[in-house]
Amino acid sequence: MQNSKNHLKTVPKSVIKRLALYARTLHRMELNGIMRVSSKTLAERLGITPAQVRKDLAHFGQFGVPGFGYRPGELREKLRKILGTDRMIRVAIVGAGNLGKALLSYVGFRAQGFKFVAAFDSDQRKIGHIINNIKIQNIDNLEKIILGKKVDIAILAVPASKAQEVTDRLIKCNINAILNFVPLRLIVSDNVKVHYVDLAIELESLSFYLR
Amino acid sequence: MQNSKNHLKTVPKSVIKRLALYARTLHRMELNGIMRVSSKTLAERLGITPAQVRKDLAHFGQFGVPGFGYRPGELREKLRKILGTDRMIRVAIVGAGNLGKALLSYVGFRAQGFKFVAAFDSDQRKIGHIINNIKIQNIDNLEKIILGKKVDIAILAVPASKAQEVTDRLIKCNINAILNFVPLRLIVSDNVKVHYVDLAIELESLSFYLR
DNA sequence: TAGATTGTTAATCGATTAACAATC
DNA sequence: TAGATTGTTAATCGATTAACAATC
Repeated sequence: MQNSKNHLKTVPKSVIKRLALYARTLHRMELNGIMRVSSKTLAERLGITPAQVRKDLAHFGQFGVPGFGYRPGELREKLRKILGTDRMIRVAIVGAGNLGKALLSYVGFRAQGFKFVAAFDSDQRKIGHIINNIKIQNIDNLEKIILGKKVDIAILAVPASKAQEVTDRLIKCNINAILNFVPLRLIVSDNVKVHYVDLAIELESLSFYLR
Repeated sequence: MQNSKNHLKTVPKSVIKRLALYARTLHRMELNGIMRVSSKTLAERLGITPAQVRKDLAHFGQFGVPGFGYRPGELREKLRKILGTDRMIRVAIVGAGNLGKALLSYVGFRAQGFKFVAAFDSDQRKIGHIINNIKIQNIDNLEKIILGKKVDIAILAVPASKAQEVTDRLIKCNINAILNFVPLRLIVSDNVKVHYVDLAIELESLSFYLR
C-alpha cells in the first residue's frame, strides 16, 4: 500500500494535485532554510485544513513524526517519488501556435523538472523555427520523432478540428498522458490519462461572479 | 430563486463550469441545426450523467419540456444570461511575457464573447508593442487606464514576485474577478473571486499516471 | 392516448473535517 | 516528563446518482 502504482485508480485526482502543491510549498520552505513544518502550517499556506494534509499523505504512507511534524526536504523528496517527478519528465508539444509557443518557453515547466524534447506543427511557416532550443518539426514526422525521443507526456494545442486525429496518433506512439488545451473532450481508452485545461471555460465561469 | 445573483454563495464552482460547458455544447448543436436535445444526449456528449445535467439546471429554474427535452438555442440563451456571458466581457491582462502574449491573441476568447481592452507590462522593451490590436502599456499607468476602460476581469500573468502587489492594485481599481496564472495563492478579500490556472501542477499531477 | 423526458426527492457515494489515542 | 503533533477512525458535509411522479 506504499507504492503509488497501486493507487492509480483509487487516489482522487484532487489529492494528487494537492500533493504537487505540497511539494512546491515544501520546496520554498526548504529554500528559506525551514527545517520543520506541521500539517497546520502547511495547510495555512495553502488555505486548507491540517486534517486534509494528513489525510492526503495517509494515502501513501507515514511521513511525519508525532509531536514534531515533517522535515520539508525529506517530505518533498518522498512526494516527488510518489508523483514521479523525481526524474526529468520528457514532454512533446503538438501545435506551435501562440499558445503552443508560449508553453514551449514557459519557465515554470523547466523549474519543475520538465523538459521539452519535441514540438510539432503542420504550418510550413512555423516548421524549422527554433523556440527555447526546440525545433518545430513537421507533424507528418510525429511518429518517427516521438518514438525516438522517449516522450512521457504530450501537450495538445492544435485546432479543434485536428485534436482527435492527433490524439489517436499520439496514442499509437505509446503516449498515455496528455495535457489537452483544446476545448473538446477527447475519446481515449482507459489506460490513457487526459487532463483538460479549458481557458475559455475558466473565463466564462468567472464572469458569473461579476457583481 | 431564478436569479443567478442570489446564488453567488450557494452554487458550487463545479456547477458553474458545467453550465459553461453546456452552453458551448448547445451552441455547437445549434450550428448543426439540432432543434431538440435531451439531458441524456447532452450528458453523453460531455461524459456525465443525465441526472447531473438536470440537477445543475435545477439550481436556476426550469428550462425543459417534460417528454420533449430542451431547445438548444433557447437553453443556451438562458445559460448565457445566468453566466453573464450574454454581453461582451471586458478583459485586461497584466504581464505580457510569452504566456500573456499568447492569451492576448487566443482566438478561443474572442469566440466566446470576451474582449481584451488593455494589456500591461513593466518591461520597456515590450511597452508600445501591439498584439491583437492591443497596445502594451506601462504598468505604472495601470490605475489610470483600467478605471477608464471598465474592465470586468483581469488576467494575471506576471512574475510571482509581483503577483500580490499587482493584485492589490487591481482590487483598488474595483476589479473583483481575476484569472490567475501565477503559481501562488493570492490574498484577497471575500468579495474578490480568483480562479487559478496552474500549468505546472497540471503537468506534475499527470506524471503521477505515467505507467 | 402512449411514450418520453422532465424536475425533484430520496439514496448513495465520496470527500472533508473533527476528534482523539498513540507517540515522539 | 509534559507538550505537541501525528496517523487514523468516526462524524459530517456535500455532491452525484437513482428513482419516479408529473406532464407534455
